[in-house]
Amino acid sequence: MSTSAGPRSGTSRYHHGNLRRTLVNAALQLIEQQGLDGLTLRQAARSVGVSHAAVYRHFSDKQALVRAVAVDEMARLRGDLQAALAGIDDPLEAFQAFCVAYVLYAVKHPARFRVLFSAVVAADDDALADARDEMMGMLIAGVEACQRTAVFPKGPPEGHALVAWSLVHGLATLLVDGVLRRGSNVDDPRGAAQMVIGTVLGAMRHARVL
Amino acid sequence: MSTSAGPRSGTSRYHHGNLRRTLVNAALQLIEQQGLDGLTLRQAARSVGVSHAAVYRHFSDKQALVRAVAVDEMARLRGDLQAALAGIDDPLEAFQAFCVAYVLYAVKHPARFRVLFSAVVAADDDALADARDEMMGMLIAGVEACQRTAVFPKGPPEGHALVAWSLVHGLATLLVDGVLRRGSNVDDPRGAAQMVIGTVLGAMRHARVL
DNA sequence: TATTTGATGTTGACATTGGTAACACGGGGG
DNA sequence: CCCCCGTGTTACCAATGTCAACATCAAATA
Repeated sequence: MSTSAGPRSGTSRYHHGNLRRTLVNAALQLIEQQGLDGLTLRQAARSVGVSHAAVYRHFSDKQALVRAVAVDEMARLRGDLQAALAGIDDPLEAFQAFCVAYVLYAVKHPARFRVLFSAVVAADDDALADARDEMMGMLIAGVEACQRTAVFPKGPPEGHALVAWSLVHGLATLLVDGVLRRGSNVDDPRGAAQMVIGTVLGAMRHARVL
Repeated sequence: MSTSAGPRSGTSRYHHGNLRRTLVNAALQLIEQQGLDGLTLRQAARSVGVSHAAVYRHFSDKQALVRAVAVDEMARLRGDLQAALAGIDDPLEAFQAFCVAYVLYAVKHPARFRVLFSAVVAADDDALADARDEMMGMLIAGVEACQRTAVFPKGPPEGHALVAWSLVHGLATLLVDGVLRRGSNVDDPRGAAQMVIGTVLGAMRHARVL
């Protein structure tokens, strides 16, 4: 898993082949093991058998490495979310499954989830901003589908999408950061997610107008 | 503001008097200026005119310092939230004001808000856990008030409280972490908060049953 | 009053980190 | 064939968290 597909993964070659990709993977693994703050450029370099300064041939900064990890990871989250929609016809059910998947992803991969929204990453990275906008787009599409079948009140879909995102992102964050202590929320995140999302979605379906 | 109430704030005394308190304040200020990751034990010590190792007479760790800051700050947030409720009689309006105040606090003091829920702080700090439980208590009380006046569906108030907390915490986090780019959400956080909370609260009021 | 003692602060050291500069390798285009 | 430049290496720097040994002071005690 260390040297995956370099040109000739034989004994020590001076030039690594695809250090960048390898470093991103290694960094992700280290972040999962030790948390984002525990990540060290030097350790990442060491773990792929390379000098620490080599990192700077591919990333201008430690931040740049983390951002690359985040971009990668965002794609994986998107995959999870899209997979959650597969085979569900009813728009409302699909929307709910989407939301639950978001929370479950966060709970299953806390460190990865943190990377996605870390302050280190908040800066103006276009690729990341695009990836986020794309997620917002998925949400909006889901809302529009629900509006088309008239279970959702009319109005700008962006608003409802923001509501949904806030809700699931908040629950995910609270769970991941260990804020919730009492009750079985932490023991059964899927149940908590279904309850929270179901409450709001149910309320909105029965609402007369915005 | 530096030496606030020490015994005789005259010229350099060997013993500071109340270094702990002073350090916590200084750390908070540094965090606000440079972010949580930018905080440095040595800089904090320097900024209060004390040797770097002196910190360890009052805090076992850098984490311990940050946790102390978080405990302090949590009290301030609670103050803000309680102030938001002052003079509002209608339970639903009060609840909404409470929620909006939560989001506005986060937007006004992003660094402080981050400290409260930072991973560094997530560990098992009893004081912090108690403070958080107390906030959950405020939410539950608000929900119960709304249920008493029959605008909220019946059921365990903890569930509705979790919904509300997730919603506002999520919106606050998305805003603070700069995830929202498009639209005027970021320009007008109060409006966004009112819209998001109003949507959910309105929907729940019109909902027939849970 | 003189002395001891424990809390608090200081200096100095160490390993580790992010980052830079100067040098080394080595494959692909003249 | 040789040079070039992308990539990797070693050497170095300032800064940081943390620890150990020492210094200072205030208050209890004899």
